[in-house]
Amino acid sequence: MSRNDGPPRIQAERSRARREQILDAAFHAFARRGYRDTVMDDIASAAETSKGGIYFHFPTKEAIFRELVRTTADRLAAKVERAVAGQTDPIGRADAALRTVLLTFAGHRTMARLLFVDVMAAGRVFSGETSALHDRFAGMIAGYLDEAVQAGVIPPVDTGLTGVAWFGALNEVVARWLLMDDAPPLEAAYPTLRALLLRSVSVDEARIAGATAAPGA
Amino acid sequence: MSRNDGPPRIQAERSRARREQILDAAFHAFARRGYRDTVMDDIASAAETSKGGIYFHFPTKEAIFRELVRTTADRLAAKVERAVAGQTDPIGRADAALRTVLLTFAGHRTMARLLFVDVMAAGRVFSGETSALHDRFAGMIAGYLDEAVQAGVIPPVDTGLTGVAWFGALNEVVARWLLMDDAPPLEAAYPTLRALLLRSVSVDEARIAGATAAPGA
DNA sequence: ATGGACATACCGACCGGTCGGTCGGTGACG
DNA sequence: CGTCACCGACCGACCGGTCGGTATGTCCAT
Repeated sequence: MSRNDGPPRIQAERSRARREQILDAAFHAFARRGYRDTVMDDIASAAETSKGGIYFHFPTKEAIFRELVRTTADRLAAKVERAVAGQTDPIGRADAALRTVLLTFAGHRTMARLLFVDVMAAGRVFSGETSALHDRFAGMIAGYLDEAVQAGVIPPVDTGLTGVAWFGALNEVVARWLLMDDAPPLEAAYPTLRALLLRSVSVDEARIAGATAAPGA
Repeated sequence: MSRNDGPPRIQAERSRARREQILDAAFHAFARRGYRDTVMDDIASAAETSKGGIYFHFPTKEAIFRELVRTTADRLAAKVERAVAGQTDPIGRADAALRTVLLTFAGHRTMARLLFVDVMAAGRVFSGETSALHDRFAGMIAGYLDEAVQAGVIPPVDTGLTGVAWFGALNEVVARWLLMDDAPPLEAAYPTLRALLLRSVSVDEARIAGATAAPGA
C-alpha cells in the first residue's frame, strides 16, 4: 500500500494525510456543533494540529465547509446511482434511491446532520450551497419519476414539484429522527414512507405491495 | 386612535407601542438577514430607538426571537384552526389546513422565512424551538388525518409519520419558493401538491378531483 | 557523501474587528 | 421630585485569520 516508486515522497504523503485528518476532524466538529458554533481551535485540537497548521492547508473556514459538503454529497449521490443502476424497473429504481438514502443516513447520523441540518443552519452565506444540494437530489428523484412516466408505469405528473415534495418528505423524516434522543431505527420508517410516496404518484396498489424484487412486468 | 378614556395611561400605552415597534422591527430584520446575522443595532435603528431602549423592554436577543417565533406560530395555527372549523368533511378539513398555510405564506414571505428558514438556521440553541414548531404542525396534520381515518374516509395508516412527511413536503415546497429569485406564485403549486398529498393516503380519485366545496358526503 | 540552501509543513501568540450586553446619565410624564 | 422610558458610549469575550519563527525534509554542487 505504501510502496512508492523511485523518489520517496515522504513529505507529500504526510501532507495529504494531514489534510485528510483536518477534513475528518472538521466533519465531525461541524456535525456535532454546527458550522457557526464550531471554532477553528476545536478543529485544530481534534485534528491534533494547530490553527496555523490548518490555515496552511485551507484558505478559510468556509472553504473547509464547502469542500466537506461537496464531497459528502458526491459520495452519497454516487452510492445512490450505483444502487439505482442495479435496477431496471422504473419503480424499482426510484425505490432503490429512496432506500439507499434512508439506510445510509441511518448508518451515518453525522453525514445526515452535515447535509440536512448544518447546511441550512450555516446561514445565508451558504444559501447557494443549500439550493444546489436540494436541487440536485430533488432533480435526481424527478429524473427517475420522468423515466417512470415515460415507461407508462405512472400517469404523467409535475415531476419537478413531485421531486421537491418527495425530497421534502424524506428530509423531514430524517431531520425528525436526528433531533430525537431516543432512536427508533430509521429503517422502520422505510415501508410506510415508501408506500406513501409511491401512492402519491398513483402507482398500482399491487406493485406497492410487492417487495423491491421481481421486475417481471 | 390615541383616544384614551378616564385614567390617562399615556405612559403605559406608549411603552406597549414601543415594545410592539421593536418586535416588528426585529421580525423583519430576522426574516431578512437571519438570526445570527442580525445585529441588535439593526433592530434598534429600524425600530427608531436605541440598543439601550431595546434592553429596557427585553432581557436578551434570544428572548426577542423566541417570542417572535411563538407568537407567529400561534397566529398561523389560529388561522388554520379557524379555516378548518368551517369544514365538516375530514378531507375538506385537511385540505383547508393545507390551503391556508400555503396561501398565508404566499402572502407573507417574511413570515415564511422566519418560521421555515431562520428557526432552522438559528443554530443548535433553538433546536428545541424547531422541534416544538415542527411537532406542532405535523401533529395538527396527524390529527386531521386521524379524524379522516376515524370517519372511514381513508384507510388506516401511520398518521404520525404521514403528518411528518406531509409537513416536510409542504416545508420543502415553500422553502424552495423562498429561495428562488423569480417567483412563480406559490398558489400555483397548490393543486398539484394537494392531489399528491391526498393520493398518498389513498383518498378516492373522485374526491380528489372535486374542488374544495361540496362536503355532501 | 555531505553540507548547506531552499522548500515544505507546522506552530501559537497575537491582531483587529464584531457584537451582545451594561451602565451612568437625561428628560419627560404624573 | 420620583419614576418610567430611553439613550449611546463603552466593555469585554470571542474568533477568524495573520505572521514571525522553527524544524524537518529535499535537492544539488562540490
